[in-house]
Amino acid sequence: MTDTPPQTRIQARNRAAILEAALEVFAARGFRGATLDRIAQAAGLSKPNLLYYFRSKEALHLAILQDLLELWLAPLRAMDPEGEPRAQIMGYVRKKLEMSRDHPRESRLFANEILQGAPRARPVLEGELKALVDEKAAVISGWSAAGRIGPVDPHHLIFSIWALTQHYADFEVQVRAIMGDTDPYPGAEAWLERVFGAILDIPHHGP
Amino acid sequence: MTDTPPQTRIQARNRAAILEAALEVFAARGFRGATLDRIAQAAGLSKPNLLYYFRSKEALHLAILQDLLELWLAPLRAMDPEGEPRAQIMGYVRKKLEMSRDHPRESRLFANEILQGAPRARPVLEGELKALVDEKAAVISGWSAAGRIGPVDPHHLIFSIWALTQHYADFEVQVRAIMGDTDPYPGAEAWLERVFGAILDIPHHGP
Amino acid sequence: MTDTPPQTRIQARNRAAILEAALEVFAARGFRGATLDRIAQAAGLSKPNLLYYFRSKEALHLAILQDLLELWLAPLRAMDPEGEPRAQIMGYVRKKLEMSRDHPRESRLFANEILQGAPRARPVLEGELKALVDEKAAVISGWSAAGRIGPVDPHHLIFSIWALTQHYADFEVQVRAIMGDTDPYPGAEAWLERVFGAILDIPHHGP
Amino acid sequence: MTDTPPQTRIQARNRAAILEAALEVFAARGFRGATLDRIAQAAGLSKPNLLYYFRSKEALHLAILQDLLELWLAPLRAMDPEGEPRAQIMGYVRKKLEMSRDHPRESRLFANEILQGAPRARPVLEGELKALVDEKAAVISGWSAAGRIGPVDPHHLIFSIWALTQHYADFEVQVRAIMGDTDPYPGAEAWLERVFGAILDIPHHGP
DNA sequence: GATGAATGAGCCTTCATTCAT
DNA sequence: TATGAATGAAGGCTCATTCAT
Repeated sequence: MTDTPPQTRIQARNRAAILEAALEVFAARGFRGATLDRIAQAAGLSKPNLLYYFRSKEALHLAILQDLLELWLAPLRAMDPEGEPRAQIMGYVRKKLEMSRDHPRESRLFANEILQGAPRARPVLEGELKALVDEKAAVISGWSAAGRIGPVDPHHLIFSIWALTQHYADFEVQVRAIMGDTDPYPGAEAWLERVFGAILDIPHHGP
Repeated sequence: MTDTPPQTRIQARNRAAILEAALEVFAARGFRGATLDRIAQAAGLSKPNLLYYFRSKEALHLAILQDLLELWLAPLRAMDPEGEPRAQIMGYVRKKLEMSRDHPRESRLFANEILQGAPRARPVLEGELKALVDEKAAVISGWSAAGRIGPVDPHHLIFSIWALTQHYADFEVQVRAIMGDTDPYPGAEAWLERVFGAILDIPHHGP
Repeated sequence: MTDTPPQTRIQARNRAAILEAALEVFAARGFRGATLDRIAQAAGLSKPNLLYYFRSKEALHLAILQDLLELWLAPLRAMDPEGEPRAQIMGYVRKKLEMSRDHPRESRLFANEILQGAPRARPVLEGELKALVDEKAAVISGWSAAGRIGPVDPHHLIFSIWALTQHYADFEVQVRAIMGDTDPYPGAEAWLERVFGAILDIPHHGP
Repeated sequence: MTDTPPQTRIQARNRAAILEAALEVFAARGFRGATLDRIAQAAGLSKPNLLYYFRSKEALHLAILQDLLELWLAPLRAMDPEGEPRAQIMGYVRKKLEMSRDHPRESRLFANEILQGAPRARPVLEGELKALVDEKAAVISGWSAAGRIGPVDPHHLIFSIWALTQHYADFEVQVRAIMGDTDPYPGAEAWLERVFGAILDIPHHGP
């Protein structure tokens, strides 16, 4: 995804260390709150050496964002128009929840970007993302029209999936503050199963 | 909410102007991304004068956060244990969605705070907020146990309400990128009605 | 000439101190070789305080350059089409030589700018300066055609005045290296009198 | 001129490429404005490889300067005390003007050095150059005293030759700004012929 | 109340130079 | 010879905060 592919061992190792460190720091503090000093230190490099690998703070952030967007869109891309509707949607929900659990920093970095008006990601949002969402929304509409799932607004359905799953990563501090030491994810998984089960249910009429 | 009550007309007006300006800037750029210069300019004051009203950037942010938390918790507080369960919950959902529409900056400021680990709000989260949520969760549990609403996990239900409603404010840029010029709120309201309707439904058994 | 006129006493004093210090440093070391640190120190201010008066190194350089260009063009502007040709031209030569003696730093700052391709002054050169030179060249041509001075190429005549007078400021180190402790200016004045006397002389034919 | 004579073909080629690139960059941007990066790139070498040929930026600049000074002094050295005075001087003028036309970068590099106080060239100026100038000035004085040319101040005469010829290289941007697309050199040559003709003329007394 | 002036600390970035290979 | 990797030092600039009035 990044344009300059690592070539030597050292390059590969350092680039990876930087990306990892930068993800950590950008996610926790936002673009402005992050300092190259802190990222360099976390990566075990000097600041100028970090800039030897990435031209600027901006470029580093962009590199992460691009990798991230690929990761982010993949599960929605994987939704199969030929598959069983309920399974496809529930699979997407489950995958997104897993990503919140396993990649919370990516989720928060993305949330930070959007929250601040998507100064860097906007083109992708209005381009690739919109196209992909429209495409999948059409698929869902088809399923709904065919009576294979209940009547849904496909766009809002997708927003709901995003909101409900990412919430556990983005608002983790709040979730933990309320749930104490309990791991929220098992409960969340069951709950979302229940929620989307209810949403997708085909309404039946009284006897 | 803030400790130093305004005294003169001018003071009141200036404090209000500062809070308004700061809300705008903090919400749009995060704590670190906001500068006192920009806030002062937006408020029509000089920087030192701004600091006459609020001792520090930190103090200003805190003042906003405190006002905000009151506003934020009010609708949940208003949920009446004696009321009709479905109406109470749906009312809360509706109120929260209104707040996203009418106070998106507050929502984003709050999201920023949580996203960055709630460095300033954590005490409130673990204190007042947790207590309030636990209290209301107990109420909801009671309703559920009494069969007046379907079986729900009350904590996750509350998280879901937050996630689904705040999403329209916090991820507004993304929502707009996908929905184009369409105002998302009318659709969102209908959709959430549908979603929480399905969730709260009391499952009925076949004939 | 500079856009933000000083208002208070302190501002006036500090702006003047900065311009003076910057002239010194820019002239001696060029734009890139000059550091804000050094200028600030020479002006008796802290670096951020210097930047309180001038937004950037660039802006400071520009302010000096603009003042300077006014100073630079004035003597040529003063050449009077109605005056006695020889007196007008010799007066210009004398004035320019005085300026080299009394404002060598300005001369060197200007030379630096031109030498590096006039990245900042080019518009003025191609605009005001060219217009002024063309205007005065026409006047000189008129004098020459009228037989009031010898035949001259007016543009090259003007270049020669610039070259011969500014040389004593711009190449001062070289002049001093060769002339030792002797002040070059008295000799220069006499010499230029002699040179331009010869140039402007109306050629006469043998008896 | 440089102390380490090239040995292999590759070495010779690389040294030449570096000197050529460095001349270009130093002349255009001054010592401080030039970067080894840019020079290395222009020479088609890596930066460390460049530093293999020249120990430091300083050393590289010095090497160029030394080569340059040789080139610079040669025409004056060539002025023949036994030759015909007028032809010798006019020849020198013509040669210097040719050098401005054919080696403007060398001229500008030298001008930069002098302008900044000759931090590196001063010894040469005060040593070789002064000696050479004094020697030739004596010759000219002799010619003048012998009535073979008009009365001249030999030092200022030499300064004038330098100033008038180098001006077309050093202030090229300004000359071009004023003369537009016209090539200034043909005119300059005729003009300088005229100027020095007038200067060297032996004054004659009225009938 | 209000503001012009000032600054210490910090940030991103550049650059000549060195090291290891 | 040549280069990828690394860095100390410095430079321009920003910003929250303080001081004096």
